[in-house]
Amino acid sequence: MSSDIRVRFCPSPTGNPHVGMIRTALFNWAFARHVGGTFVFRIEDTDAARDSQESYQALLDSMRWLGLNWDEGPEVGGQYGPYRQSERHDLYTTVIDSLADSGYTYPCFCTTEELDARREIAMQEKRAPGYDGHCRDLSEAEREVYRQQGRASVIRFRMPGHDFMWDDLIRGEVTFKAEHVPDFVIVRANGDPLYTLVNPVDDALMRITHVLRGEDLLSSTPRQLALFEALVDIGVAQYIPSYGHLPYVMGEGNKKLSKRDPESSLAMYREQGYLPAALLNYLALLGWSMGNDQEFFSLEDMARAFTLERVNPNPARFDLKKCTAINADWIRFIPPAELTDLLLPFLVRSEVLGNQPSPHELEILSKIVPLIQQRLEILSDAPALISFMFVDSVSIDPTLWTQDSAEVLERSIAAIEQVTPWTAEQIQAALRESLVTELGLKPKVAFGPVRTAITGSKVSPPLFESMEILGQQACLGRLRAASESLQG
RNA sequence: GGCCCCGUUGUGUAGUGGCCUAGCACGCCGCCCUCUCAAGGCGGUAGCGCGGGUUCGAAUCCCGUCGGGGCUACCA
Repeated sequence: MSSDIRVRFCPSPTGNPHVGMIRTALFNWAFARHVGGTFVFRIEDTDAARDSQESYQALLDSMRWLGLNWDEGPEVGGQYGPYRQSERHDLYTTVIDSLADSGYTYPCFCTTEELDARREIAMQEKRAPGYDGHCRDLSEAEREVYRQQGRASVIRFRMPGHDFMWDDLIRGEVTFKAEHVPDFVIVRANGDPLYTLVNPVDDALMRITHVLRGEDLLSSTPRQLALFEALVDIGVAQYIPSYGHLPYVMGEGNKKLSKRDPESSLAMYREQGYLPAALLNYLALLGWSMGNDQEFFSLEDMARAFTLERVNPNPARFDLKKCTAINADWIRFIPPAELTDLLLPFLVRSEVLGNQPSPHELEILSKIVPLIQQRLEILSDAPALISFMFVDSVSIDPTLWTQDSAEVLERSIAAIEQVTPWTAEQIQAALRESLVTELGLKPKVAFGPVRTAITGSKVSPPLFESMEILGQQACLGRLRAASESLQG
């Protein structure tokens, strides 16, 4: 399936990528893939004061990690490039000039202070607080006077005076009255174009057909529609795209998830060991559903099923618990061998394994992973769970010992010395015989001290399987060491 | 203040006039299973913001109201 539909994801590289932004990228991606359209990735770096190269790199890196591949954009190219706005200045200059030539813009000499003062008065008098059109109809002579005064000027767009209505892809008809959308600035006093200009201009130039973005941009849509009318008139745009506004992703309380919120940081999820598939799966559920009660699905499944009709307009709260639950589902779902590979960096980072694990260590790892697969919620849970497999001896908190421990340990040593072959079944049988049958302890009580001696913890992967992997001598060593420490 | 958006259990959702004594998932609680912890199985908890209409019939349509949020920049 292929179509002429073109969508774009156009973040500005400020700070760290956050999940709300990724949700927007995901929906655009899924929409494009579903209809066989083109997914354009554009960088809106028009604000030199806030944009950074690190953030730009993080953006690309994140998109790749998540598997949200783009058809046109940075490092990929495409016929409408360049795809970083900082490299498109000449294009904007041309458009700005021709907009001015056609009377769509005018210079505004008002200072920030003047603007603020007039806005305040307007608010007090309960009038609309937006720009009052002070410089809108200045004569050339009047402008010259301002220039003589050494006043700098911004360029404002002259709104056409009619109401704006569009059929929002997600919310249906939305209308703004003309008087509520004042003339707006499109070029700074220093000559830099603003988002209000470059976003529609690039959408026009890149032939974008569908704009899917956050609800925070909803109120800027009438301005962009107005600009688009002008762009069509001067031949820069060929058509006006459809707009759809995605619901907010909310954080704690009733505010939208902000960059300051730790839960919003994509990097955090990666570091903690959330799988891209799981994170995307969860994010997809924030405002969209398959409609058939299926909540566990892959990116490909989503692309196949994604339609705008199923996007919910109301804000969704980010629920870390559910996100984590889905991650746990994904960890259980992937093949153990794949999980082993994913776990490796986490084990190295926590120094459970060295930078170059030995073949023996890797073999142990591949055996223990199936035992912990259903016990992990996030990948970073693994080191604490299996570090006991990779040490010579475990250190034990003395408070973990119980009244029965000394006797249990002594009997365990005797029982285990006899075990052949060294398999989980035989180990269990021997210990059960000695501790449960002969000593009359409840299994839970009987095996506790053994678990503590072997793993150094009261919670561990299945004990007998772990002992099998660890080996008979190692187990005996640990049991004896624990037993001795209890004598002393 | 003005404008705009949104409103189903704690959270995310299904629901587009009768199939809804409102389904699913996460969470929470209990039970079962069990060598710990998980996983799994079973059961439970809790919701259509409110008020009017329209209709034989409303979570679903209309009006009002209340509540929440966003925007109101020479940020995006």
